[in-house]
Amino acid sequence: MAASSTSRRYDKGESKRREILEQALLLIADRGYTASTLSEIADSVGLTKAGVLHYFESRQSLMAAILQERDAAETATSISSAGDSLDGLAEAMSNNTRTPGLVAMYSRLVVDAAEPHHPAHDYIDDRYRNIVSTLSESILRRQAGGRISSLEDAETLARIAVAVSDGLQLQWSYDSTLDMRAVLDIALSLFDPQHPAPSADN
Amino acid sequence: MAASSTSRRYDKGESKRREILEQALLLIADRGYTASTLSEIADSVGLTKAGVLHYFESRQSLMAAILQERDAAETATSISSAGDSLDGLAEAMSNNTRTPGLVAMYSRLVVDAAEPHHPAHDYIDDRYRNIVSTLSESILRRQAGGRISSLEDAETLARIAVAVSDGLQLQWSYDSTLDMRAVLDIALSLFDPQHPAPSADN
DNA sequence: ACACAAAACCAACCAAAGGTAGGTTTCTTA
DNA sequence: TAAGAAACCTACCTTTGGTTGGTTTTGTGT
Repeated sequence: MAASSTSRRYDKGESKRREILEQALLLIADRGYTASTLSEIADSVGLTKAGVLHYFESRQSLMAAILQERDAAETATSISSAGDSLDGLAEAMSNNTRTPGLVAMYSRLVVDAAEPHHPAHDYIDDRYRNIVSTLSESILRRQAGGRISSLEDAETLARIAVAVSDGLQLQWSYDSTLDMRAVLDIALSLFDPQHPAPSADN
Repeated sequence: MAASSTSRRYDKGESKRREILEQALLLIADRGYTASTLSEIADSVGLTKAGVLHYFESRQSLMAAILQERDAAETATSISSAGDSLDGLAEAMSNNTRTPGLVAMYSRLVVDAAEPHHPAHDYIDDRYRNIVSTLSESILRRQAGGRISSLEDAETLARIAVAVSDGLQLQWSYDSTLDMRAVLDIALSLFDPQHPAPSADN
């Protein structure tokens, strides 16, 4: 019986694909998004451009795949699955601080993929929908428990939370001094007074 | 006596420069940021690439100049100068809804110019600083008047307001259904209960 | 063991786009 | 009206993403 993941792919290819994802992220984190050219990424894994494009339809697809991979890893490794999603958002913010390259890539991808024909458009669109709906549930739950005021629409609050999160990352890319986590915590506490106050470390 | 604006530029050039700025914005609004190539922009004003590059050092500089122009026009045409800057932020949001192309360009520029060597880096950096400081003053004033709680740092609140503003624009670019102005109003009312509730039209 | 299919991978090439070099035309003003 | 500067163009260069067609490698059924 074959290992057979997606059925049509050799083991070697599978691991190479992962290697590309991994190295590309390192490169981007190191040299930045625009500076990380296809050839460079290819070199870093001992392939040519064409070789990389055998695994990913386009550079943009590769970028999207990196994000997907990370999203998957994140949901799997507890974080947003373990605790409450609202807390998960703050937690993710802390992690982002440690991976500037990924944050830059994320921002970049969100902006690029806004154009409907972009290969990652649907993915980002879904991503937003998922995050907002997950966060909404979380907020709704707290509203039911009286922890959050029911005056405002849960989805609206969810969108605000996401917006603060994204917006802070933009500001942070101009001023790495900014403590995104702390500011986000304060923002969240605006509609959830019981939200854990910004802790020193973490 | 010569008209003499920046001294070394003919009248024809001056008006051509303005024409480029104007047409480029229209093109971007129409075809999107990436699709608006230098040659296309040049064509739209009856010039060649090189002709356009005579006025702007690079494509990115041109984009930055468009934003600058708009910023200048906005501050001049009252809006943020007339009323309170916090109200101005919400007001600007309403305007943005009517110029999707510009919003896309702004997001794009913010992300691109995050890299320190980008020609527009300093401009965007200053822009952020100005907005945050202006907003801070406004908030501080309201805190002094007891309208806003003094529990939180004014600058932090200002950063949150900006983040919500930027973040909503990103979400809006994936769902033009989203009423950015309304959501922003709600967000602002979270720390300023007296903030004008979202009005129907506007 | 062998053949065959599919995946893995590459060299060469292409096109788009930004940008440069150097020169020609047009405008202003002394 | 001459000279200098701005306005503007043609031709060219470079980088980069992406395609094409083919070769090598890997796995599998007989």
